Amino acid sequence: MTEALELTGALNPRSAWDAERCSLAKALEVVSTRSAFLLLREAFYGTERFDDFASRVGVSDPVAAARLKQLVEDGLLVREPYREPGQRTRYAYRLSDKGADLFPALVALMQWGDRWLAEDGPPVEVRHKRCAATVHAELRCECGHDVALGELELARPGARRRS
Amino acid sequence: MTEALELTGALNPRSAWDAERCSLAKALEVVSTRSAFLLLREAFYGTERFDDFASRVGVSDPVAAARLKQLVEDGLLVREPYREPGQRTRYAYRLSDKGADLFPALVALMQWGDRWLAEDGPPVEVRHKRCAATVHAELRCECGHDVALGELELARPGARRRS
DNA sequence: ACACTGACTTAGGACAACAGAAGTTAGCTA
DNA sequence: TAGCTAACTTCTGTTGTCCTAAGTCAGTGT
Repeated sequence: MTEALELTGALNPRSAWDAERCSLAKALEVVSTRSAFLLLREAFYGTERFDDFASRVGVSDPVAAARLKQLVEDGLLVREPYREPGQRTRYAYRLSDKGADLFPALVALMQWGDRWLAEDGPPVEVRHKRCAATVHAELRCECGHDVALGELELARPGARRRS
Repeated sequence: MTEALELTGALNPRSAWDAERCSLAKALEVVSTRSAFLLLREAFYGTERFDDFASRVGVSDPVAAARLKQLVEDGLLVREPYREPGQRTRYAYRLSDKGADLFPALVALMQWGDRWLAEDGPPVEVRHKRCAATVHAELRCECGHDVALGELELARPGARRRS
């Protein structure tokens, strides 16, 4: 029972504008499927080869092939040939910068699952290498404040607030 | 072309464990559909009534009904009766604490869309009420460090690092 | 009593996302 | 040259996500 965001300026009331250009909607066009999310998770875990993706995510070959292909098309993964001695050329799927930049979103979702859905506590934990402290996805403003949900407002970019 | 997380302890190598209990997978069971995400976005924008959800998200009535019902079942939204004078009793859908706690994940996804998918720049901006500075989803460790992607490791909870 | 409206539900059908099983192909190794 | 294997592709079928169009139903308001 939390209150909603405060809509400011031209965004208030909600009925006065539409969300056609919504970036969330655009992001979901790229990664709205379960398999896409999970394949990305695997990529963050360091998986690179086709068979490993399919078996570790627990998805069938055709789905793995289709999703990986699309993630490459969308620029989240890069398909790179590599060669181990005595082996033939294979292909590795690696995160591009665009794909890697999705990590905060993955962590946020994963930790929401930890908090609300995992009975036995989190199965794995993301930590900071240097200090070994656990890492969380948090909302923070550019001045450095931690921001709670009640302290947020939605604005049209560039629009200044009438104080 | 970023490197992956470093897997530590029992989590290394990746082939030594499975991700059956993965919290990300559990979270996706609840909100993997486009419509679920977008309805939650609307709830954060303050939308409460059925028709408004359907029209603002741009989804048909049956889909709105099915998704809203499921989000209530899963405990992300609460369906509350309310009554305006001279009107009959209606129902409002409001975020529960569990639902509201998904906000960082939504913001992270939205901002990824802003950065990589929106040609004309972000259509809306989340700001801190007090200082009007823009708000971002960031990874931070409990000691307060900002954490870049290369500085992360994955551990089994409770497991101490051999330094 | 009747129309009206907001909040749904039902029916019918398209299409996307999956599974499982069985090919196919390229290039190494024997 | 034949076999082996990783990386796919093809086939078939199910379930899930969406659409449009048309109903239902409960309270107001006239």
